[in-house]
Order: sequence, then C-alpha cells, then structure tokens
Amino acid sequence: MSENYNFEEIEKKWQKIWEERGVFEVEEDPNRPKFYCLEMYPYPSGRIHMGHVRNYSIGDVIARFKKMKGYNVLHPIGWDALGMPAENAAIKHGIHPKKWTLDNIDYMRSQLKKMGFSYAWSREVNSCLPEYYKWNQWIFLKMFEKGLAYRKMSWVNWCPQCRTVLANEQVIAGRCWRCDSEVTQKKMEQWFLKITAYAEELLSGHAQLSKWPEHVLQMQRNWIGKSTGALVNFEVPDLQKKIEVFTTRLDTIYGATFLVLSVEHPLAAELIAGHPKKDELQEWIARTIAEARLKREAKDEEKVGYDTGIKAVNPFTGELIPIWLANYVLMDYGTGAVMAVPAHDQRDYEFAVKYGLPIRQVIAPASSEVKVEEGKAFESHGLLINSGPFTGLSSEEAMDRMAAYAEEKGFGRKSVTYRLRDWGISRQRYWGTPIPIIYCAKCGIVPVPYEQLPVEIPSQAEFTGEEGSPLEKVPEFVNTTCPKCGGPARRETDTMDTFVDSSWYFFRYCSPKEDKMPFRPDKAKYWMPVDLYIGGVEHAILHLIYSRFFTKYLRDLGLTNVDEPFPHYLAQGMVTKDGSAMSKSRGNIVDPDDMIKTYGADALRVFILFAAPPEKEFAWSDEGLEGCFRFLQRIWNLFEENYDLFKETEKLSEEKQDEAAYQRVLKKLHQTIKKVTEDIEVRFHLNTAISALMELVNTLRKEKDILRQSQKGREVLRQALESLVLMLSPFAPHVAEELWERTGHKTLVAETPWPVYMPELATEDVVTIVVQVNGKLRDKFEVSLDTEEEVLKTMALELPRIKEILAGKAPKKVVCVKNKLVSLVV
RNA sequence: GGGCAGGUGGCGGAAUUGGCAGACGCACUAGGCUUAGGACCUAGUUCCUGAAAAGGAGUGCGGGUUCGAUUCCCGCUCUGCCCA
Repeated sequence: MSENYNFEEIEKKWQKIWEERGVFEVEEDPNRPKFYCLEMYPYPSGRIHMGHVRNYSIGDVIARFKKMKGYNVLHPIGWDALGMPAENAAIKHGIHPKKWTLDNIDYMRSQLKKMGFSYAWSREVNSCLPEYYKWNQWIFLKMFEKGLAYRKMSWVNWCPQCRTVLANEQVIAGRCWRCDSEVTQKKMEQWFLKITAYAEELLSGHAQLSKWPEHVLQMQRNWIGKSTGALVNFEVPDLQKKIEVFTTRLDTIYGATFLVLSVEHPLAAELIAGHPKKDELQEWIARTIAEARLKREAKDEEKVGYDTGIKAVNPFTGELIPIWLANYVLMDYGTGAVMAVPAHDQRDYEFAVKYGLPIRQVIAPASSEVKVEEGKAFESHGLLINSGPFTGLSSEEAMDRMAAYAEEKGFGRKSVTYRLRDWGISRQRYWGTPIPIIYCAKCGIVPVPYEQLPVEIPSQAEFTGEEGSPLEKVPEFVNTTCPKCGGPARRETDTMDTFVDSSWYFFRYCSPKEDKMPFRPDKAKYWMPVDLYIGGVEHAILHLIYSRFFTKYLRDLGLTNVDEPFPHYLAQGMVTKDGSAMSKSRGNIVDPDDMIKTYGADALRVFILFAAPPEKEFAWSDEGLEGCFRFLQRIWNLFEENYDLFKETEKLSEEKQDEAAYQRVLKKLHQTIKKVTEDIEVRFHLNTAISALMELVNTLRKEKDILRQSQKGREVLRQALESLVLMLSPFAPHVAEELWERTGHKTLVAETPWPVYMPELATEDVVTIVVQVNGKLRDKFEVSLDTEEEVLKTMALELPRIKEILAGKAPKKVVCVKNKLVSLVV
C-alpha cells in the first residue's frame, strides 16, 4: 500500500478544478430536460451550522445525480442577507450592518465551497444589495397600483425585544419567532400585502402539491382557516347601528342569548360611552388589548367580560339580548363579534355560567348514540327544537334555509371567512428594503416613480437600539421632494419584512443579472417551477405560503406561467444532539469546520446523509462520523490494492477461474446499481443508498482475492470499482473524482453518465423458500427463481425436519407462494 | 379538545406489495497483528434456556382479521409538531 487517503489535499484540488472549469454553470438548453434543484438560501449569520450541512448535502446529492442522469441541472445558492441580526451586531459591536453581512457572506461562501457543493456560483444572489432589493420595491409598487399593497391603522403584534412589528405568521404561540419574547399589541399605521385576495387559491392550489408532506399541507390549511357560515346583522336600536356577526352555526341562532364583542371592536367605545363604570371598563379594555394573543386564545384562560348595558335585536326571534365585551373574542376572526349560544358552544357556555346569563337549548341529538352531557355545551349537529318555524329540521338543512330566509329579509347571507389575515410588512428597522413611498402634505401617499428605484438604504445611520427606525434620524433620507408636485415631502421610513425577499428569490436565480425586470420571463419559463425544493419544516407556514402567494401574483402580472413555485417539497428533519436541537444556549453545537478539518467534507457529507432518512430527525454522533470516514478509507485502500487492474494488457489464463465468485459479484454489482438508483431517484432514502454502497464494498473486499486470480474475475472487479466510484460521487464527490482520475480516466466523474444496471442481472436466480408450520418458521431451502408452487410443496414435504414435525400426518392446509414460502397448517 | 407524524436491539436506523424482524453503521466481546493501540484484520453480538444442536419469547399496551401482521382494522397509551 503506497499512499494514504489525504482528504485535505484531494478536496482542495477538486474544488479548484470544478470552479476553474465551471462544471456546474448552466444555460438554458431546450434539447435537454431541465432540473431545478433548490435548497432554502441561508441567512448569513456568521457560520454555517449542521442544519445547513444537512440541507445542502441532500440537495447536492440530488443535483449531482440528476446531472449524471443527463438533466440540465440548475443548482443555485444565495443569501437571505437583510434582517435584524446585522442591526443587532451594529448596536452591540459598532460594526455597520452591511460590513457585518458581507463579511459573513464571504466566510460562509468559503465554507460552502469547502463542502464541495455543486452550485452555479455565477448565479449567486444577495438580497441586501440594491440590485436585488430594487425589485422588492418594484414588485411592491406593482402591488400598490393594483390595491394589493395598502396602508391602514390597525392593531399589530409588537415585539418589545426586536422593537418592531411582526406578522401573524411570525408570532409563534404568542412569542416572537426570532427572539422568543412575549408579543404585545400596538395600534399603528402599517403597510399590508393583500394575501387574503389569494386565500381561496392558496387553498385550492394544494391539489397541485401532491409531492408535499401531508402535514405541511394540513398546517397551511389550518393557517388559512376557511370556514363557511353566515353573516347576520343584529340591530342596536339605542345606537341606530347594526352589529355584524359571523357564525358557522346559524342553526343555533334561536339559542343566542347575548352578543359578545371583541374589545378591539370598532363599536366598543360607543357602547360603553354612557356606562356607569366607564373608566373601569376603559382601563380593562386597554389592558386586555395589550395582552398577548396566546393568553387570550388559550382555552383554560379565565374568560372575563362586561355587560355594556346596551341591547341588540336577534333578527330571528325579535328578542332583545344584552351586548357584552369579552376577552375571549378576537377581532382577528370573522367580524370581531359573535352571537353567543351557550347551550351549543363551550366557550359561550362557560361565560354564561360565570355571569349568570340564560342558556337555551335549541339543538337536540339526532340519534340515541349522541348524548347531551350535563355541565357542557352540546356542540354536535342534531335536530332543531325551540326554533320557531325551523323546529324539526336537521342542523344542515336549517343552516341552508335560515341563510336563505335572512337573505330574503335582508339582514344576513351565506358567507365564507378565512383565518388568514393580510400580511403586515412594515418593520421599524434599518436593515431591510425601504418601502418606496413618499408622503406629501399636498398629494398624500405618492409611490416612488419606477425610474427612481432603487430607494437605497442610506449608509449613514446611527445604531443606538432606541425605539423608532434608525432611518427616521437620517434627514438626507427622510427629506425629499414629492414626485408629483415637486414640493417638500417625507419618505416612508419603515422597511419591508425580509420574508418579502425570500418570496421570489427562486425566480431571480433564473436570470440573476437582469437589470430591466425582476427576472426574465423567458428564462423563468425554461427553469420554473423548482423541481425539488428542500428545507426545514419550520418554514411550513411562513416562507412557503408567502412564496406561493408571490408566485400567483407574479403569474397574474404576466411574468410567469407557473401557479405553484415548488411542486415537490422535501421537508428535511432537524439536526439534534443529546436529544435536543443544536443551539448556542444549550451548548450542544458541533461546528462543521472542525469536522471538515478532522475527517474531511466527504466523510461529513456521507455521515449526515447516512444516519437517518432526510425527512427524519438526525441525531449527531462523533463515532458515527468516524465510521463513515473509515468507510471512505476502506474504499481508498481497496483501490490502492487494485490499480493494476486498470493498466494491464496481458491476458491471464482461465485455469483458476471461480465462476461462482464471478457470478456473485456481478449480481451484487447490478443489484447495488438498481438499489442506489431507486433509493435516490424514487424514494429519496439516501441513508439506504449509502448502506447499499457499504454492502457492495464489503462484498468486493471479501471476494477480491479470488476475483484477481482470473481474467473474468479481474474484469468484473474492475467494472465494479468503476461503478462504485460513480455511485459514490454524489455523496463523496472529491474522493470519487480522485479515484476516477487514478484509475486512468480523463473525464470528470461529475460529467460521466450514471451507471446502468441490467434487470436480468439484478434479480436473484436462486431464491430461499421458507417453510412454516402453524405460522412458525421451521426450515428453508433454495430453488431456482419462479419454481412452480406445486413443486415447492412437494419439496417442502420431503424435508427431513418437516417430515419429523408432521410425524406422518398430512397437513390440513398448505399455502404456497412462489419465490417466498410454503406454509403448512396441521 | 381536534388533526398529523411517530414508538423496532445498548444506540442511529433497515424491512419498497401482508411473507426469513433487526440490513448498514456505531458501541460492545473475543482472537490476531503490534513495543504500544484510540490504527488495522478475523469472528461474534435482540432477549431468555442451553456446552452445543435446538427451543421459547419478541417491533409501546390490549384485542381483531389472516395459513402468516413491524406492515391492515378497532381500542388504549406515550412522545413530537400544528391548530384550538
């Protein structure tokens, strides 16, 4: 054995060659099938972590594999480079966010290159550069023109730690998705994107997403929260106004004994205006509003309410019912007002019991199987009772008839509401895309003209960490002239949520240098949609729903013809260590750099793919990595012992030929090609693909000495080694290239076709038949493939052990399955 | 409370259509090689009984369908995620 596996040298060498030759750069080619392989682009936080390594290793295997399969593969990468950590670094360490970000990108780019990922680096996008965010502004203005971007005063989620507004999607269980602080409510003027205009299509589009994990679709469905029901107006005679109520259970309206309004309801102030305890109520309203959504939504939270003293008319019964304000009704949902039916809604029931409000049953169980439980609301559908002319109808029928009646009388109608709210994108921060709007005292809200884009983030700003956007304190930025009247005007100082950037970056990769439009429609037409999108499931609602929204919008603008950007989404599992996610606070981080240094990028890639299937959680283990390093080492040594096979010209005599060994290895080789190909292509089970390669290596190591003794044996060993290198290459590309070169090849593995298996060689010609007696395995025997069932039966009954067990008796029943088993019942 | 996913050796995991449970890797045990081994090679490794041959049990728990169930059905339980 002459040379050691010097991964450091090998990896450097091939990374340089790939880059110099532009192996992974691509252009559109209508003559070849395209494959757009995309992984979620990273936020440049400083260093790549194991989650990135996993995400990008999975993507790289698929990209390299598809390339070898003859596809024109687009595999790009870029940077989600705007965002708060950069600004926090500026506040803490006095580094400018731009410098901090660009330095991080430089370092992380070098890390990705050290991993050997097959990216088309010339297409790199960076969302913090004006060349990129200019198009965020362009898209925003187009939305503004169509009324899809609008400004309104509203209650918003406020993160005191980040000192900015958060979209509903960014509030996870009442806490900030980024810093985990408890979120409060604030009333502010905000810019919104009208994602609700696409609510129905975001839902129905799921039909095209058959290759998405079901639970992700479910999460999106829940988030969109479509409910069908009816809107009903309740007159308020004292105020000469109506209160509109949304209900999914119109059938229960005869049991509505009071109305409950959210404290944020527009009529709330008016309703309490003449209340004797007005001050107390106002104070309580203010407190309730500021409370986190989480607390108010929680079922076990104490329900608190106040009677306003004002009454409304139930349009069905004509009776006057009290109007209450309560903390358990949210303005977000429906109309912010509900008709309370304590007999048939658990929340209303608890509230009614607490405050001594009447409870009237109007639905009876439709069958004896369903029972009304004492002390609980009866929430199931059933038959109407005490419901005037509708008494006796089923819930379903009543909902239809009652809606028709309400419509006829003009106080209600059928309606659909969504839980989905419009996307609030205003952020009171510096390191984001400036919203391209100008406020003029004379002309009002004026969009920045397209030719003045981009509105650049001013480089001079102070990062004090005080409340308010740093942009407000940059006069050169704020003060401008009105594009309409030329008079003095102020710029909008809010910046966009950075999820705007990531909602369309996959289009930008198709023509990253384009300077007339966000991207070239013709290029996008070739590449889009993304054939495989890979990334963490933590974005199931946020990024993945925003991107779908943007794609549909860009389609309506005529820039693309695709409805769905990601028809196939692979949700990759978390990387954990010692039972929990890797995180700084837990101190269980494993740094990829250290691992590359000790074992090499190839070993790290193989390990992270081997230890679990992509969609499952991955538990880190140092020993496991070492095992994968040894696997590569063994392959290396196997080649060291056999390089002569690739040089020889002289023929060996056939005397010592071991035909059986030759057949065994040939079969194993073709079976391995079949398995590895299908595991990658069909099942995405990269872990079992690697284990199949390990098995092949084990076989070759065991059989090599016999094989080397004959001409045919040497031939099959040589073939097997070549195929092994090719199949190894998506996983461990550097060592594969090196071995390919050392076996005398002039081409790159990355550009060599994937090996093909012969189906007749990939199937066994001898199969083991198991014999069961009363369901227990008792013996087995071998026969050639497809031996007839009758023959199997005869053979099984001839077996000495079986004869012994049967002891001369004939089995009551015999089940024979070709190529599988004989099952005897006695 | 509802929905979804999951529970398999000491550990990560495999079993693709209802047909040999535990592939592959780690860890461990014994032996070889070695001045040495945390390198490498060989063999073993689900549990119980047994020197072995062999037998019994076994895929969270309980039941069912079937010649046969990790796989399908019903009930329960625990864990994770999402929604309330």
